[in-house]
Amino acid sequence: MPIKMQENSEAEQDLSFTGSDLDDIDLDDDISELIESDDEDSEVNSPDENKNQKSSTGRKRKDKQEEPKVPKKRGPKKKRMTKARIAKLRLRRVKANARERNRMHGLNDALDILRKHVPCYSKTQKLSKIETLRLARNYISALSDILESGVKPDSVTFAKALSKGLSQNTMNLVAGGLQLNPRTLLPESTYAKQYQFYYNNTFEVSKPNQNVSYHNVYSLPSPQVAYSHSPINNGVSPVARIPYSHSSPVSCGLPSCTSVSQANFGNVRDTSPLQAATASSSIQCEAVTSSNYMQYDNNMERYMDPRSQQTVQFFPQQSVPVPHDCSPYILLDDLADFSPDTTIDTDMSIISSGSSIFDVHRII
DNA sequence: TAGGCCATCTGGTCCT
DNA sequence: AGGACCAGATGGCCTA
Repeated sequence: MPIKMQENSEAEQDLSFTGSDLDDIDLDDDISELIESDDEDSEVNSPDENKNQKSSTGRKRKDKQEEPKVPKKRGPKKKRMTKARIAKLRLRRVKANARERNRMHGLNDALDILRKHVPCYSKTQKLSKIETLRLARNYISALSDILESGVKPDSVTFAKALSKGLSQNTMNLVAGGLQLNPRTLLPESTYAKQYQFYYNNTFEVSKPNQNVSYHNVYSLPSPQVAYSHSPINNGVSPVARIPYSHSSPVSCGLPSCTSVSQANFGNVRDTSPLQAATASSSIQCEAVTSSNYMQYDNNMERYMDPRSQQTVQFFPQQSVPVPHDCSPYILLDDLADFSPDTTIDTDMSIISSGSSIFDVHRII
């Protein structure tokens, strides 16, 4: 950690001080002036006393004379401030400053370590001290809750727990660390209805071909298919917005889907594979973080479960069980053009490949 | 430009 | 006496 030193002359003295030679110590100007007129052993006012005298006037002395007699002060008698003593005190002060610096550096080092142990650690954007402590407090509290309840919260709930009392900037960092949109951490009333609906109850897929009729591909049991521009790609590409539930994130309104049969993958589907999985209890009840995603292999009809590190094969004629972790899944036949690192971020029900919205043209 | 954050200095207090 | 700790003051840097 780079140590920024104060650029005044005193700091330079502190740095250059070796502790062995008193003669090298530059005394403060006002003290020096006082000492100049005195001999080595002559009495000199202490800085504090000097301060008082500077602000004192003859009137004050007169007041002092009028004051009733004050009993003698207890404690050790004040020592005379000789040049040697001032130098000694100055040396002590310089050493104390150095210790204080080291102490603060140690404290900062400990804070740096703490920063690495709380979520949303970033080398580029360092959390402030106070925000680090607050986030650590929230993190401990959130983990304690998980231990007590034995239930992993969904990512938004988790992020909200982490963000209690944090500044907006830190909340954004927390959201980014969990790959959430910062808007999800705002009070519901503060973000647009469309976003609220989007984040809680819809998933979106890009629609590269304007002629695609998504009605034929994704139709809901009680279909209400809306098309809009995605908030995440700034409306550049058209997006099919498929609301599947109006319920809260925790309880999905659609019937729980534990399997998706081949019948669902026909040209006309009641539910898309992804949607079916999304509509299951899975995504809404699952604690999902950025690391909790499914990696799809575009060469085979299978996916890799990142938790169990097991590859799951699809069999087209069979029902496809929902994975144990209830992550969403999709027929890989539909994803042939995906890059291997394609992920499904279940936090937001957003399907993404790299930085772009999920491409579904093989579905058509 | 105001406000937040930070490093540093400083004097006071407590403890060994 | 000296070290650890603390809080106030101060000035620099950065950002909205």
